[in-house]
Amino acid sequence: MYTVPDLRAHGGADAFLRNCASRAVLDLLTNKWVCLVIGALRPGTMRFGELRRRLDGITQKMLTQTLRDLERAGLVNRDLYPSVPPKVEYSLTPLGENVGVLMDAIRVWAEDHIEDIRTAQVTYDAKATEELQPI
Amino acid sequence: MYTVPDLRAHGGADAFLRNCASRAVLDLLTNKWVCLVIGALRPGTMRFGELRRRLDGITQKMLTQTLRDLERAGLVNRDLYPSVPPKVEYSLTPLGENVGVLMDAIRVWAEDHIEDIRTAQVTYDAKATEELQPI
DNA sequence: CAGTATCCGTCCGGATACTG
DNA sequence: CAGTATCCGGACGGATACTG
Repeated sequence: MYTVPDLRAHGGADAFLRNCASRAVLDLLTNKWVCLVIGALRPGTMRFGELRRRLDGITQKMLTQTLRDLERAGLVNRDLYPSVPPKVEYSLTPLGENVGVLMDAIRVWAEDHIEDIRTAQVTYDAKATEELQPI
Repeated sequence: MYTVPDLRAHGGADAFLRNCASRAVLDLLTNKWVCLVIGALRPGTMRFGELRRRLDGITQKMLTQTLRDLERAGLVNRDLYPSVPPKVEYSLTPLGENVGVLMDAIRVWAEDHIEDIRTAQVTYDAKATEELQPI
């Protein structure tokens, strides 16, 4: 029989519960663009245009939205230099650097296990197909 | 000036590129339910119904879909016991246990930093409001 | 018990146009 | 340069009904 592990080990928060605030934090973090933006900012400060070019495939809207969410959550700093043309620099806060270690680990894991995943998927799809046509 | 770090350090994969296969893997992993399902399975094998009850708020459809995706990617085992009523047990594969360490870290981080995030968000929202009404 | 099938509203995310 | 505003299709995800 399954028993729930000790949830109070770190403050009583439990992301498995739908109304726990940690579920919302998890929602924020488990996002492709969030992972990549934070990963891009780990080496250092970047401007908006630099981020847009680095995050291949992201639209202006999604980059703006992601950066706002991260700024609001206190993971990213936004520094505006009111020059003409305007210059905006983004960087990680200490909290952002903290979670950045985890975001990087996820991204690197994905990069390192492409073949494992692809092989498994091909095998799975082949089995599904052969079940439909047993010769 | 920003320079791209050495991408070839682990096989040439780069999730920042839109067509890199690792981007698809990242897409699979950066998902709330994926994180929670893998986290729930780390302590050991669980049945479908047990998972549904543990992952508060998940629907049958999303649980099935998530489990299929993970099974197809080779992260989860599905063991069917053709009894009546049927019994299906889910567990992590070695690959699943491997990424499970990272998924758990993300979830625990979320649980541990609720207050930091909430404080930052309240502060951000307060500033946005005062800018609209400078008295 | 562990699904599959279907319907349907929401909102994610892309494309485009415009601005300080 | 770094946004904002708007439109829109399609996927995501929930609710419900049915099944081996």
